[in-house]
Amino acid sequence: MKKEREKFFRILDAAVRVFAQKGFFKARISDIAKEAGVADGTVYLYFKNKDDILIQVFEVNLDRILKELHLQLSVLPGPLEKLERWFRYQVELFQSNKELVEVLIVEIRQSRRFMKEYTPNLYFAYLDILGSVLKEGKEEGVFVETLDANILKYAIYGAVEEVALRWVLKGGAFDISRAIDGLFLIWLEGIAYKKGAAFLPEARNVPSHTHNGGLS
Amino acid sequence: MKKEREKFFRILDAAVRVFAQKGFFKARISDIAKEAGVADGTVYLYFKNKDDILIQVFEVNLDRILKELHLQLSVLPGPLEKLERWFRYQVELFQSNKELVEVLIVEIRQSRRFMKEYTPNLYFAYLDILGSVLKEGKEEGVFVETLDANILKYAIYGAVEEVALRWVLKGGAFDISRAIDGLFLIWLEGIAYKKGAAFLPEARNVPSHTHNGGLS
Amino acid sequence: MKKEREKFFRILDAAVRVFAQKGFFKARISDIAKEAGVADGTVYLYFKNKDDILIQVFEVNLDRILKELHLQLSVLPGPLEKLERWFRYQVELFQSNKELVEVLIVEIRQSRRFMKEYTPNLYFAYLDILGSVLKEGKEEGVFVETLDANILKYAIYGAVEEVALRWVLKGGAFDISRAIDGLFLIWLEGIAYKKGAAFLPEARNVPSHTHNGGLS
Amino acid sequence: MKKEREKFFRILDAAVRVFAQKGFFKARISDIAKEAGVADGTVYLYFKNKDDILIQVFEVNLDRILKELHLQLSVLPGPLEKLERWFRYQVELFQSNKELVEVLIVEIRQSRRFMKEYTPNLYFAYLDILGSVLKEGKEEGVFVETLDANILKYAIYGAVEEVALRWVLKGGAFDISRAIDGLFLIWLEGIAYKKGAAFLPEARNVPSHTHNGGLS
DNA sequence: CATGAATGAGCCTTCATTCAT
DNA sequence: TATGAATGAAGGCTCATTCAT
Repeated sequence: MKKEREKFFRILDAAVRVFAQKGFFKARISDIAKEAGVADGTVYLYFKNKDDILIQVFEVNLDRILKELHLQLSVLPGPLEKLERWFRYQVELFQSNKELVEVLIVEIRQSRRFMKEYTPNLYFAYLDILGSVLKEGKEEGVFVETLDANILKYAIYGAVEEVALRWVLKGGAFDISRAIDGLFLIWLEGIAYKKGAAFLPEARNVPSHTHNGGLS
Repeated sequence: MKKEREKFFRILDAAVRVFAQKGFFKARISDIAKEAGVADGTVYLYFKNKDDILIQVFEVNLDRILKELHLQLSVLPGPLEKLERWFRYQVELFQSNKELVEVLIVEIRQSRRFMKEYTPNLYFAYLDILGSVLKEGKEEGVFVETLDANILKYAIYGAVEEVALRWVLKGGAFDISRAIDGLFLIWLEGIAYKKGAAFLPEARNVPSHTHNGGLS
Repeated sequence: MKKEREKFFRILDAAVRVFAQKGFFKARISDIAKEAGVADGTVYLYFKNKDDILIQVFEVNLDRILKELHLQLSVLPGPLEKLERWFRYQVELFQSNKELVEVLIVEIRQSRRFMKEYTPNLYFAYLDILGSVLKEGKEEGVFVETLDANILKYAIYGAVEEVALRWVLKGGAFDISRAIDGLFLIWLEGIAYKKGAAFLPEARNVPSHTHNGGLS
Repeated sequence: MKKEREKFFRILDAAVRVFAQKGFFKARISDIAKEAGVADGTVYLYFKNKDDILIQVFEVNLDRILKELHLQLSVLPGPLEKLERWFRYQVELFQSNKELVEVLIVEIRQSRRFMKEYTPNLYFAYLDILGSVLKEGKEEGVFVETLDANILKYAIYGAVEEVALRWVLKGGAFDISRAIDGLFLIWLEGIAYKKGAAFLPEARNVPSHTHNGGLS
C-alpha cells in the first residue's frame, strides 16, 4: 500500500524530469524507468501507457497545486489581495518547481491534440480561480466593470506564463520575483477602478512605485 | 524547372495544415505529401528531412511576418501608435492565418528542445520589435521609465498569444478583435506615463473605449 | 551513330570510376550520371538498368582485354613465353587501369550472387587462356605432367590478383612489376619440368606427399 | 539473463548463412531475423546496426580462427612444417565452414569501402601469420633469401583463396584437399632453398629457361 | 535524343508494450 | 510485484526508374 504509492510517485517525478528535458515525444519509457530506478515493465504496473503518464503528471500535480492555491486564497479578505497572492503564488511555483512547470506549460498544448479523449479540466479549473478573483473584484467594484474576466484570465495567465517560461529557459537570468511583482502592478493599474483617486498607495506599499502616486 | 518554388510552398502550406491538426510528432511525412498532393519522395526534393520542414515553416513565415510588421510600424510616428498597431497586427495575423499561428505558437516551444542546432532567431527578432517600441516609448516619455522592456515584451506577447490561442482553439468563439483592443487599453493604462491627468482621451483617439468589446 | 557510342562509353567509364570508389551497391545512378556529365534519365537510354551497367562494364572491358591478350600470346612460340607474357600482361593491366581492375576483381564476386541470370563467361574465358597455356606446356613437356591446369589456373590467377589488388589498395606502395616478376619465377620453379632430376624425394621429406594429390 | 550469448551467436550464424546466400547488401535484416528465428527488433538488442553484424561476423570468427591457427602452428618445430600446416588448415577451414569462408572472402573486400572506420585488422593479422612463417623460413635458411615475405604472403593467400572459393562456388566439384596439397608442393618448390644450386641469380634472365637445366 | 522532376516501393531502425520468469 | 528480453508495428528516408517536356 505505502509501497505502491511510493513507486507511483517515484515514476511520476522521474517522468517530469525526463519530459522537461526531452519533451514528451522524445522521452522514452526506458528513460523514465531508468530515471526512476525501476524496470521498464514496472512502469506499466502503475500507468496504463505513455499517454497516461503525462495525464497523471497533469492531474496529480495540478490537483495539488489547485488545492494549495485555493487554500491560500481562501484566507484572504478581498480580490485585490487574492490577485496579488495569485501572482505571488506563480512565482513560488516557478521557483520551486521549474521542471514541473516547464512540462505543464509546454506539454499541455501539445497534449490537447494527441489526447482527444483527455480534456485538461484541471487546467481550466486553475484558470477559473483567476477568473473568479477577477469577477469578484468587478462585483465589489475594485476592478473596472468593463473587463471580461473570461478573456482577461487568459491574458494575465499568458503574460505570467511567458515571462516565467523565459525565466526557466534562460536558467534564471533575471529576478523573477521582481519581474512578476512589476507585472502585477501594471495589470492592477490597467484594471483597477480609479475612483478619482490614487488607490494604490494605500492598497499596498509596492516596491519602488512612487511614480504611481503621481496619478492623482 | 528549377523555379518549382510553387511546389515548395505547396508542401510547406500542407505541412502547416497537418502540423496544426496533428502536431509535429504525430504528423507523418505521408500525411503532408498527401495533403500537398505529391508523392512521399517528392517532399525530400524540397526539404532535407522532417525537422527541416518545421524549420522552414518557421523561417519562411516568420520572415514574411517580420518584414510586413516592420513595414507597417515604420510609417507610424510614435511608440503609442506603433504599440497599438502591433496589437492590431496580431489580431489580423490570427484571423487570417489560424493554422499557421497555431503551429508557430505551439511548436516553437517543443522545437527548442529537439532542435538543438536551430535557434529560433526570427522568433526573438519578432519580440525585439515589441521591445524596441517599448524602449522608444520610455525614451520619449510616453511610457513609465520603470518598465523593463526586455521582460515586458514577453509579458505582452504572452498575454496576446494566450488569448489568441484560446480563440483559435475555441474556433473563434469570441470577438478576437475587440478582445485584443481591450487588452491593448489595459496594457496602455498600466504602462503609460500619466502626467497628472487622464491621458487617454486626449492622448489619442483610441477606438472610443466605450465598446471595450470582447472584454465587456 | 558515332555520337551514341561515344556517350555509351562515357557513361561506362564513369561507372567504372564510381564503382571503384564506392562499390556497386553504394554507387547511385545519379553519381554515375554526374560523373559522365549527363542527366540521370540519359543513362537509361544506353543501359537497361543498374545491373546492366555492371554487366556491360564486365563484358565490354573483358572482351577488349581478352582480344588483346589473345593477340599478344598468339605471336609467341611456346608456353613458357606465353606464361611469362601472361604475367607481364597482368602487370600492365593493373598499372594502366587500376580502377577498372579493382571493379572487375571486387565486383565480379558479388555479382555472381545477385545476377543469377548472368554468368561471367568472359571471366572464365579469361582464365581459360591461362589454362590453355598450362595445358600446352604440359603437352610439350615443359611443365610437369602432374599439374592440374583447371585448378592451377585459379591458383596462379588468385596469387597475381591478390598481390595486384593489394598494390591497388595501397596506392602503389611497392614495385608491382618486380613483384609479379618474382612471382612468375616462383611459379615457374614450382611447375617447370626439370629434366635429369627427380627433385622432390631428396629435396625434402615432405610429410607423406607422394600422392601429390589434386593436381595430378 | 545477461548471458544470452546464445542468441547473439544464433543471429550471428544466421547472418553468415544469409550473407553467403544473398550477399551483404541484398540481405535484409528481416531475412536474418527469420533465419535466426527471432523478431526483427531482437537483432538490434545484440547488434548496433546492419554494418555491425558484418563487422561482428568478421571479428568473432576471425578471432576464433586466428587463435586456433596460432595454437596449431605453435607446437610445430620449423617453418616448413608450419607452412604445410597453414595450407592444411585452410583446407579444413573451407571444408568445415563453406558459408563462413565465402562471406569472409567475398565481403571483406566490399567492406573495405563502405566501412571507412573499420579496418580489418584481424584479416591482416591472419596474413601476418603466414608472413611470419615465411620470414622465419628465410632466417633459418630453408627458404630462399630473395623472397619478399610481405608480398609473397598475399600471393600464397590469394592462390589458396581463389582455389578454395571456386571449390565452394562449384559445390565441392573437386577434391580440395588434394588440390591444396599440390599447391603447397608447387609453392614449396618455388621458394625452398635448394642446396647445391643457386637458381635465382641466373634465373633472372627469363624466358631463356636454360637455368632450369642447371638444377640437377 | 536529352532532361531531371516526380514517383513509390522497399528497408532499416526505433520503441511502446507484453509476458514468461 | 518486479523484471527486462522479446516483440513487431510503424514510419522516415533512399534511390532506381519513369515520363512529360
